[in-house]
Amino acid sequence: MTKTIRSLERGLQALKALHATPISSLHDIYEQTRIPKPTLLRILLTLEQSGLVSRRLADGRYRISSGLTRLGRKRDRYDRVAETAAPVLDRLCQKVSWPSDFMVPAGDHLEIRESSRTHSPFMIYVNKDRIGTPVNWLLSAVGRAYLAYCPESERKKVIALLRKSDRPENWLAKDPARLDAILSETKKRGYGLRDQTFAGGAYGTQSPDGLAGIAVPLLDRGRVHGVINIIWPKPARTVEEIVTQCLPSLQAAAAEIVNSLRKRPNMT
Amino acid sequence: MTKTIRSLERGLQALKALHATPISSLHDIYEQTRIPKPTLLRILLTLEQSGLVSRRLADGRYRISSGLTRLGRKRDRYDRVAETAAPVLDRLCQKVSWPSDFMVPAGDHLEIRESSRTHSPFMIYVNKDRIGTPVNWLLSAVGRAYLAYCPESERKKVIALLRKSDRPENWLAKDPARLDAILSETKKRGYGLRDQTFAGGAYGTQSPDGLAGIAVPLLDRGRVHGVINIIWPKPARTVEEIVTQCLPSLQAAAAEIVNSLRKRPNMT
DNA sequence: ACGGCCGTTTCACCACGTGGAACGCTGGAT
DNA sequence: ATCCAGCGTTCCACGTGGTGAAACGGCCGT
Repeated sequence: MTKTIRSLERGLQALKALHATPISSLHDIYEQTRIPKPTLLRILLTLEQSGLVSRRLADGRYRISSGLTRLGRKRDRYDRVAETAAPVLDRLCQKVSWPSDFMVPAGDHLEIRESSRTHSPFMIYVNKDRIGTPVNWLLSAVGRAYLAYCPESERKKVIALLRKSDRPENWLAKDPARLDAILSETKKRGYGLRDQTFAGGAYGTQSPDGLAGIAVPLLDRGRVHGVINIIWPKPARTVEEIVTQCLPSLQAAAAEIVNSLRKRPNMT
Repeated sequence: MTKTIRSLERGLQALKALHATPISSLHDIYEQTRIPKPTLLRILLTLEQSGLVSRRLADGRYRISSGLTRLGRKRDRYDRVAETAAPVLDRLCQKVSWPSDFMVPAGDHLEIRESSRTHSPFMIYVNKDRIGTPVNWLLSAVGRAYLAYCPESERKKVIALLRKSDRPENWLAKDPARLDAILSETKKRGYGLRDQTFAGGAYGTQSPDGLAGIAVPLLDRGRVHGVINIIWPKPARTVEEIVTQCLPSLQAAAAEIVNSLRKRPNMT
C-alpha cells in the first residue's frame, strides 16, 4: 500500500490557500493552513521558483500566478499586468535607483497596483502610498500619460465622469480646451508630468509628498494596460536630468511589459 | 538562505508533465520527468487525493483535473464530463457488477471516452474496445439513446451527415419514417437498445462482440452531454432482467453525473 | 507457450524536511 | 522618544519520511 508524500500535500495545501485568497501575507497563509512559518517560507520559495506564485514588490505579499485563478475567483484584468510588471519594475529600480509605480484606472481616480518604492535605496518607504492608494486623474503625471494615449472613447468616459465631480482637483475637466492642450502636449513630449500646482496626495493637502515623476503608458495596439512611472524627491533632481538619465529605461521597461503580456498565458 | 523542498518540486514537475500531456500513462510521465516510477506513484497518489489528478477507469492512465487546463491546452468539452463520470461509473459497476461505457458524438460515429469494463468482475477486458473506439450511430443502443433525446437541430445534422454515407450500417438514415419510429419508441421506453441485426463492432464483422446493452442520455436542460450504458454478455441475462435489476441505478448514475457537472468548476 | 513491457510492492538507508527558538524590523500606542 | 506587539526571517539539531534499486506479477503481442 503506497503512501502519500506529506511535504507535497502541504505544498498543495498552501497553493489552495492562495487560490482562496489570491493575495496573501505569510501570516494569512499561516492562519489558513496552520503550517509553521519556516516551513511555509520554504514551500512558498519552491512554488515561486516553479512559477506558480510570485511576490508583490510593494509589500512582499504572495500572489498566486494569474494562470491558476481563471476559474472561480474574480480578479480584474489588471492583476495579470501587475504580475507581469513586477519583475520588470524591480530590474528598472536596480538600474536607475529611483522607484516606480504601476497604476491603473479605478473610476474617478487611478490607483497604485504595484510599486518598487520599498526596493529603492534612496527613498524612504512612505506609509501612505500603499497598494490601492488613489491618485488624481487630471493633475498627476500618470493620469495625464494614461489619458493622452488611451482610445478616445475611454478618455471621453473618464472626463465625463469627472465633470460631474465638484472636487477642486477635478475642475480641469470643465475646461476642455486647456485639458486638450495639456494632453496633446503630453503626447508630443512622450511622457506625462504633474501639474505645477499639484503637490501629490489629496488635493490641497497639508502634507505634500515632495515628489516629482515622469510617466509612460503600457501601450499595446491602441489599448492602454496601465501606466508606469519613475519618481524621485523633487529637490534631488530636475525633470531634465531624469529624462536624459532614465526615460529611455522607463520606455524600455514599458515595452518589455507589454511584450511579455502578449506571450504569457501559460503554466511555466 | 532558505532552501527549496525537493519533494514538492518534483510533485510540481509531475503536474507540469501532465499539463503538457493531459492524459498520460505512468510510463509517459516517467519519460518526461525521469523521476523513478515508485516515487512517481507516490506523487500521483498524492495529487489524486488532492483532487488535481484523477485516473481513467478504462486504462488507469492519469488525467489532469480539467480545472487546471483551462488555459493553453485545447481539450474538448467532453473531457470534463468524462472526468466527472468516472467515479460514478465506478460505483455503478461495483453496485450492479456489469460494466458501463461513457460515449460521446464524434462526427459520423460515437466514441468511447470512459469505461468501467476493466473493473467488472464478470467481463474479460476486451482488447478492441478501448478509449476512442468508434460506435455506430443508428444501430447501437447508445446512438439511439443520444438521438432520441438530443435537440432536434442536432439530430438533423447527424442524420444529414449519415445520409451521405454509403456504408451499410448507415442505411437507416435513408429511411426517415422507420428511424423516427425507432427513436420515438426509444424515448417512450426511456432507454436505448441495439438493433436486432446489430452484433457490435464494425458492421458485418466476423467477430460479433456477443454483448447486449441498455443506454441512457446525460440530459441537462435539453442538452445531451453524452450517453452512458450498461453492457453484459448476451447469453447471461435477458434485457428484461437487466432493466428491472439495473435500469434505476443507471438512471440515478446519469442524474448524479449531470448534477455534479453543474456545480463543479472549482479547485478542490 | 514465451518474452517483454509496464505497473506495483518491498525495504533499508540516510538525506532532507521539520519546527522550536531566537533575531530584527516596522508600525502603532503611550 | 520609548516601548511593545506582530510579522518575517534565519538557524540548527533531531529523526521522520522520502527515496529508488530490486524484485514481483499481470497483461499483451507473437
